[in-house]
Amino acid sequence: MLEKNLLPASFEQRLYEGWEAAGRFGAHPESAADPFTIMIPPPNVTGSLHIGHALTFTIQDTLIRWRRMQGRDALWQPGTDHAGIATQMVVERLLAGQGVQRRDIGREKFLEHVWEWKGQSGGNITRQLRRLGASLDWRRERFTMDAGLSEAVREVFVTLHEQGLIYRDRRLVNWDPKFQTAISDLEVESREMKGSLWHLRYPVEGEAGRFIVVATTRPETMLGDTAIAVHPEDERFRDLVGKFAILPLVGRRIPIVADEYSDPEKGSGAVKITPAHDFNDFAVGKRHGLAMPSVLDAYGAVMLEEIEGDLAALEGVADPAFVRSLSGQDRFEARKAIVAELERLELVETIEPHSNAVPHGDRSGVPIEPRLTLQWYCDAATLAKPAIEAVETGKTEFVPKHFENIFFSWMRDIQPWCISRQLWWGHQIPAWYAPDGSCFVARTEEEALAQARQKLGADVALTRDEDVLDTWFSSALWPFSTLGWPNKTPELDKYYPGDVLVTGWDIIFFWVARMMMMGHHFMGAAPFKTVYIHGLVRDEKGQKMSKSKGNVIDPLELVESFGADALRFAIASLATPGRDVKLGRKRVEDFRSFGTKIWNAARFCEMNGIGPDASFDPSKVETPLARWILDASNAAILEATAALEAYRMDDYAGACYRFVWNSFCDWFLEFAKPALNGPDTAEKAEVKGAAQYVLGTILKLLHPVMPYLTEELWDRFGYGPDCSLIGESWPQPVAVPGAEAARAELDWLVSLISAVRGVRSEMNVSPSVTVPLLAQGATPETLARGARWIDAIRRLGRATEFRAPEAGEAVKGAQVTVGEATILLPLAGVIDLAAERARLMKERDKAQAEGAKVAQKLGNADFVARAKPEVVEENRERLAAAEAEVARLDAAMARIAE
RNA sequence: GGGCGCUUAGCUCAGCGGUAGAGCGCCUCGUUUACACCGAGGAUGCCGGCGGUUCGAAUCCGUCAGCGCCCA
Repeated sequence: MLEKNLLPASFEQRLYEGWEAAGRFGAHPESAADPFTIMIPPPNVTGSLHIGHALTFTIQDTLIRWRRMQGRDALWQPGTDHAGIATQMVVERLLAGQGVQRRDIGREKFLEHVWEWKGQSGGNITRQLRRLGASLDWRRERFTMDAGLSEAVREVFVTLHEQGLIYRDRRLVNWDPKFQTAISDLEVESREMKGSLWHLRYPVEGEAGRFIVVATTRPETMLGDTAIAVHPEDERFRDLVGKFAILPLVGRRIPIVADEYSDPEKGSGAVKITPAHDFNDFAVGKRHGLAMPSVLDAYGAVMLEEIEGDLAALEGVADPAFVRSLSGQDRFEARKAIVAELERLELVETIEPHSNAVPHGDRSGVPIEPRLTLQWYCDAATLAKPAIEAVETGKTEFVPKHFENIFFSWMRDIQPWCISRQLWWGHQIPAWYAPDGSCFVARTEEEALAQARQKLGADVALTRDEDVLDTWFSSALWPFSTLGWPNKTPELDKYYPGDVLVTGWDIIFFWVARMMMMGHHFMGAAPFKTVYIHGLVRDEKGQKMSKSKGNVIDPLELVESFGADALRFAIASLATPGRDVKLGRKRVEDFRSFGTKIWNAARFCEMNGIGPDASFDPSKVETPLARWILDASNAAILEATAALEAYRMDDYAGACYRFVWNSFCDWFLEFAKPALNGPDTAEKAEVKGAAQYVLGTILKLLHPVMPYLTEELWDRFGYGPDCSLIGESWPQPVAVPGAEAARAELDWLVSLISAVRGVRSEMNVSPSVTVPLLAQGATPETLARGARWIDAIRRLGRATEFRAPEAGEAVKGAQVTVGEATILLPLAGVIDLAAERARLMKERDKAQAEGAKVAQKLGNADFVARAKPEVVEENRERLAAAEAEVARLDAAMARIAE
């Protein structure tokens, strides 16, 4: 017997272990079945499951379980990425707790600690994924730092280098002073900051008393100024172009150049140019061949090495001693000191409040410092071309389609990708340097040595590049590196390219785009056919969830409270395409009742001896009830399947919900009760057969989204061996004889009972009062139907009998029209006839208004001439129906007239 | 500044040319043995404003307003 209450915690773990132990999640490269592949977006190895993961993995698991049931050889590739900065941070913090600094113990020792940490804590998220029910092929779990994946990284790096698509370059890079590493432009987010716009007076050379005023938000970088730029069209400065200004504090002479970068509308119209510390200034510097001295070091502190030679003393303008005093000061301290000194020298014109977008490291949260350094770059523009083309030609499709715009906008204007990171944890760059500085990129040190020998003519000691690669570099290879590439493997053959990539729009650039670039370049094809982009999870007020706001909800807590199925079903129901999902505890709690409903319906079946019956043949059923529910079940199968094919999780969940609750429970089981309570007839056997068949269909249909509950019921009922539903085949519609007639009959019955219930409720008739239903003007067919369903009508309609009124039988009471008939409920003593007349009048008015509206439409010659014939016909029918309804209501009112 | 999305019942959202929908909430009634995480019934909408296209617009086009996001 099923327990009275649904207790997900009592079976979830057992079922998951059962599935996993039986190898139910495994892909079968050797099978002939069509593959269906989803590559997991590898979660960060330091991470733990948050609600956003719950969303994306619920969708992925639903798709993978559904396709697996459809007979596809499903591969859902699991794994995690090594998260360079995040992981290094975590371990550094741990070591700091023991008083150990990374640099004290050295690289090798530090990496040992990282691996140790990974062994202990790195599996967190994969354990949590299991609680969610995610059916990943765990035997194939990969990690981006695995030997195989690392080999793939080296192979890609060396190949792209050989092809000239990876190169070293000295240019401005986003430097994170906290983590002491370069980061890519994607890892920078701009934050609106309140600051000041300082208007500084730079003396014009040779024109005593004349100044050119420049406006800047970063006065501390002035030490590195090498020019002043004004707009070529700006009359105010025309005579100054080509002249020189004296850089205050430093004393360097700097040219005044004309460049369109300077915006006459902004600030003073003149802008100081610091090529080594600003991306725009860098471009100006290139255009005008300016020197590019750096004046801030890796920590964002002032350094003077590169401008030492420029320092000059100029009375009232520049003082080398002051500048030297800045050496080693933090950039923000230096800013204060410099502004104070300039104010003392009366070289500050004005200071206006100003807010501007300041780039911050997305992980460190500190302002990014553009720095001129030597880094490794990947020629993303070249790699992007085939990826762009694949989307343009529809070889790769975004769902919803409008996300293509985001993809295109970035890909068509893509910048060189800085791939080197000054970290220890990650894939060390396979480049070696000879003492003379020559660089050798090779798969192994031996190869590098051989190259060096060839080039330099002698054996030299090589030192390896200390830097590692951006984590996303290895993630970009994920769709093929996990399958064994660069080796040729059966997996690579069968599962590449994959079918669908599921992810949020926030990582289209980080990951989707880069996978496409690498996939095209190394595999000759996009790594997936469809990119399904879902929204992000927000709290109930629509705010982004964040720890600092304290509005995060823990998916595991929700699983504990309501069960994984409730969380999953809630997510699926709310996952409208491309839209962010507002999710709170309450929403999940609400959806829990659906699982309870199924559980109780199953209990009811169990109590009535409804259970698996392999001999039941749905194509042989004869009773209208069985035909009707099987037909409705067919419709539900088609709807659910179509929704999944269209990635409409909400429609899939909705179709299942409506079928289970509104068809199976509300009507079918209720209609079945008389037969189930009666003697063992052929009819009863057929109803039971249909019930068990449809219950089985429901369990199959819902299994992808509610795997635990459905499997538990499947097993407990004995539809199959334990843990077998996951491997069952996806339901198909069956041919149901006489479906149309059954639908007409049951639809009539439902509307009769609904109408009777409605009028009784409106007239406040207690359910304890039962009355005959007298069908005025009913056809013989209607009367026959009433006779066939008399038990259900009695039970659900609180009726004693259903028949035509006798000739001359005068009945006063409530009345309601159903189809061609008017149903009379003799309630003269129970209800207020005046109120009933008023109610009928209201109904009549409604029918009348409807009829008038349709009549007006039909009276429009243009409508009749131009609208589609079927629409015109439909309106003619509606008019006739409305007129007949008015007539019946008139008759009804006449019947109870005073 | 450029681009995208959203605005439909109290709330959350479907619908995207032919009779305005769902879930939750709300109100009324209910101990009919599957289910109160329930059942029956009910109320609630100038489908953001204004123009246009069309026989017909929540749906298509334009425009304005508000909200949100992305890129500079």
